[in-house]
Amino acid sequence: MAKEVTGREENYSQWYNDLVVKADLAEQSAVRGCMVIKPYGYAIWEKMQRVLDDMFKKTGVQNAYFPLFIPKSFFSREAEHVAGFAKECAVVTHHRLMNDPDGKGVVVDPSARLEEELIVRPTSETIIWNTYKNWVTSWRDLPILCNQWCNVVRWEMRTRLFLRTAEFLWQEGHTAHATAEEAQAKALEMVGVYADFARNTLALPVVVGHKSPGERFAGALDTMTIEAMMQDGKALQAGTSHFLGQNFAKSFDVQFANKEGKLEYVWATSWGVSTRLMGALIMAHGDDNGLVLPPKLAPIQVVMVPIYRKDEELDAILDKMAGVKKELEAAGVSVKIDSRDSLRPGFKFAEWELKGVPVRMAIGPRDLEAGTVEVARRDTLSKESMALEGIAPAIVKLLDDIQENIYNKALAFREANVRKCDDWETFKTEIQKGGFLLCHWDGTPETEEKIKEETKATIRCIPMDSYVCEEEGKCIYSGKPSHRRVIFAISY
RNA sequence: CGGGGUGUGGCGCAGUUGGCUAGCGCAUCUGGUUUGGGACCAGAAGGUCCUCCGUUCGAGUCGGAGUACCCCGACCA
Repeated sequence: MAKEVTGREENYSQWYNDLVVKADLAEQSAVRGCMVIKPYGYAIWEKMQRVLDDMFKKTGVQNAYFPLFIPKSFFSREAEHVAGFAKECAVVTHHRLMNDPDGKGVVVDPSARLEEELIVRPTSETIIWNTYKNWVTSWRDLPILCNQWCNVVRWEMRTRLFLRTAEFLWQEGHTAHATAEEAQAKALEMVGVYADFARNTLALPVVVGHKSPGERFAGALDTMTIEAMMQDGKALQAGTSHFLGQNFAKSFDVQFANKEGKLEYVWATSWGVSTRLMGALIMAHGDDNGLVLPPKLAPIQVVMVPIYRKDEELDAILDKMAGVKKELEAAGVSVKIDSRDSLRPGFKFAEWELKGVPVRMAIGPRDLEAGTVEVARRDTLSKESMALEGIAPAIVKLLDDIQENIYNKALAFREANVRKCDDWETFKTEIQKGGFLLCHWDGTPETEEKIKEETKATIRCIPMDSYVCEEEGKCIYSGKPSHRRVIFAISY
């Protein structure tokens, strides 16, 4: 399979859909646009959850859970919000099936129609704010800092494995604050958590920035984003954090008595990342041999493959491996010994590469004699022979190196594909080549929309921490004055 | 909902201007030899060719209708 994939450009989609994803992580479900995440893929997601959860807790956020079903009426309270999601909602209308009177299978029982339809949550702002109303009366009740891990459903017309599925897994944080400043600070803090997570755990260099008004979350006053660049030069929004102002508090009447005893509406944030991060990983780091997992995320960091002819050799090798495994595990490394006896080593090598395991150790008779081990790293595909003596610290260091190298490689790729552009004709051709274009923009939604219509490019963000470019210039499209450059790209 | 494409053993595909017993690769099973980069040899099993209707001496192949899935657009994280 892997060897049939050659050039990256033309086979990218093929590679992504068939090779890595279908081979190991997930598959398209019979339910339209949904996906089955296989155990190995899910293990990666679980690792993401664990790391993020720890980071959230350090900011004072606690996990909670809210219902899957949202009464339709909740949904219509916030006008912008409903406009943003109305077109992609799954709706529950009935609560019972019956045998088909004409004898074939079952049908929906028409007498079991719900008085009020239920919406399968596309996001939980409405039901959460309806709940927060009952939790908040005094300034002493604030802030509320909740997160939930759950699934949501957005009935997309077109789906794409991991990036846009009808049902996906995510976390959504929802906070309530006494002041605008506090809420804004929280939204900023959380996008910072995402950036930290993306960079240090996923080895994904991301740009933090504000969304343009046109790209904001439905109902938000400000949306901040982490934007990643995939290996084909397209942008991928990897996480967002929203400052919601008092929109939801007003819609759901969430007020508190401040220290002076006056009633005020609370200020809100929400923020989320999803299984889309899995897609980001695959497309940012993968190569023709499959997935490349950063060590901090890999469910298995080291896989050991025995090489042998006779069973006695195998016993001796497995024995040696068990010792090394113990040593590595004591150093905090997760290890798997692949002792399957029906498969040849070459096959196992290829299989673990496909799964993206960062380090492979092979021990054969030659190594047993010499006291060595063959160590191969997934990121560079290079191999070297290392002494078994003191192997654990060497592997720990190697894992760190790999983590860093994967990040640096992705960063170098991004750096090589970010460029300034000041001419509309050039823009039109350059943008199709992929990458981020730093351009002046007059700040109007009209211009943004025109550019999107003509080139499919969108404003990915107004950068906050990298590629910040505060300077006077002229809008690339309209020629009107502009005070800073923004990032344009074609995105997933 | 518009435009395009594809339905053939488990998976991926070939099948010519209609022709006789529907092939190939991978996977599977059996036996043997192998094992430091996806093993090899020998043998075996496995198919209402998406469905229905039609044309024909004869349909996987031609025509019609239906149906499912995929890709491209509009929508979106």
